Amino acid sequence: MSVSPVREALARLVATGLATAEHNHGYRVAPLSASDLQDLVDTRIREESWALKRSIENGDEMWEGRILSSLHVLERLPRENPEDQSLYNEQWETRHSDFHNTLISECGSKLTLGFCETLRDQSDRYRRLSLVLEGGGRNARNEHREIAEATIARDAPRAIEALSSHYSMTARYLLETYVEE
Amino acid sequence: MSVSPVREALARLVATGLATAEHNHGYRVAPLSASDLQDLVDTRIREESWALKRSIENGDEMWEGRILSSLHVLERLPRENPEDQSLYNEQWETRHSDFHNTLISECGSKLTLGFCETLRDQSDRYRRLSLVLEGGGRNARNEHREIAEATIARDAPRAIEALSSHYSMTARYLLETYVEE
DNA sequence: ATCTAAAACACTTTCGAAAGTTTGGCAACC
DNA sequence: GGTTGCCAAACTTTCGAAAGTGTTTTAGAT
Repeated sequence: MSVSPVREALARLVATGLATAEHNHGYRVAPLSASDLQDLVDTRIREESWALKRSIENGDEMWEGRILSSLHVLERLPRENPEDQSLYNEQWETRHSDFHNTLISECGSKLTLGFCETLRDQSDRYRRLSLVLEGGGRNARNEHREIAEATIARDAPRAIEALSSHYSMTARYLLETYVEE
Repeated sequence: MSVSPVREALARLVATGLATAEHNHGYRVAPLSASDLQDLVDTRIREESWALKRSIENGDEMWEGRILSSLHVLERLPRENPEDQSLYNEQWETRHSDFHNTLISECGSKLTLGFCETLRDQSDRYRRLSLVLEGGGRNARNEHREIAEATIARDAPRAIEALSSHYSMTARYLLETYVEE
């Protein structure tokens, strides 16, 4: 494989914030920091809370169905890789992303959805780099169910609270393990 | 000039939403639409309102100084290109962008600032494509001054209202002329 | 005449090498 | 001994051409 397609790929990583580029100095992995993670979580909560609220206002029954469907598939997948328990299950990761995207998909703003996708990609890097499969005795499954139920019940405040604490807890756990290293 | 650097540049345009790419179908200018413009303005008002509020809470005297400085330079530049009155004055465009960026620069979220920059770049395309230098008898100069004064007076609601209506009016005017064509 | 299949065309992408840039080390000089 | 300037190595970027892909045209068959 030649430099051109690699370069092309790197340019896309830069676009999503996973890499950085400096002219005549090539590409680098984007640096990680506790403050960046905090910014990431805060911004993500703000964006997705708005988008979830709007989706609850706009979404129809088809949307509710898609949420239940996403949740169902997610709950039946193991979080760990069946072949190696210390690795991630890429299927679960994909479905997890799908679930969170479905929740906010009816917000009516393509731009906001794009921002949320970027934020999700960047957040996932922190989550995956820490190699934490299950943090602090939490039950991610219950959290996802609570978010979905509150959303379908059209209880925006409860749904937003559930979503926010879902992200906050993950972030707190990551920050704790990060500091310990 | 060869294809490689052109391709590189196009990749960056895609990243900021000014162009689109499809595999084996090359690059295209991103399409324009009234609904996209509406999304752009709504999202921009939401993002920048938050960022302005936070900047008003966090900003120090240095920041106030930078706002006044930006405004001063902007007010003394002609909006039209001195060499051809029907063209834009690139200096004014740069300073205009600076001014709006300075207002929100102390919001404390690098990610949000990045989003605002993207939104500004995309909005500018609509504004510039319409070739409208002064719309609907408005006085952009006064609007900028009002935003700056409310901001420095630390009157967040007034500043947000001024900023929002500044963007809304531009959008409304663009949408009107867009439909007429 | 209409539909199918092959070939020509225009375009996008990828390649390997050349050109350009920065970094580190060595030698000469202050 | 410390500093400056130059050279060499490693790297990044750019180039022109080759390879690959999608679309249109044309020839052949039904």
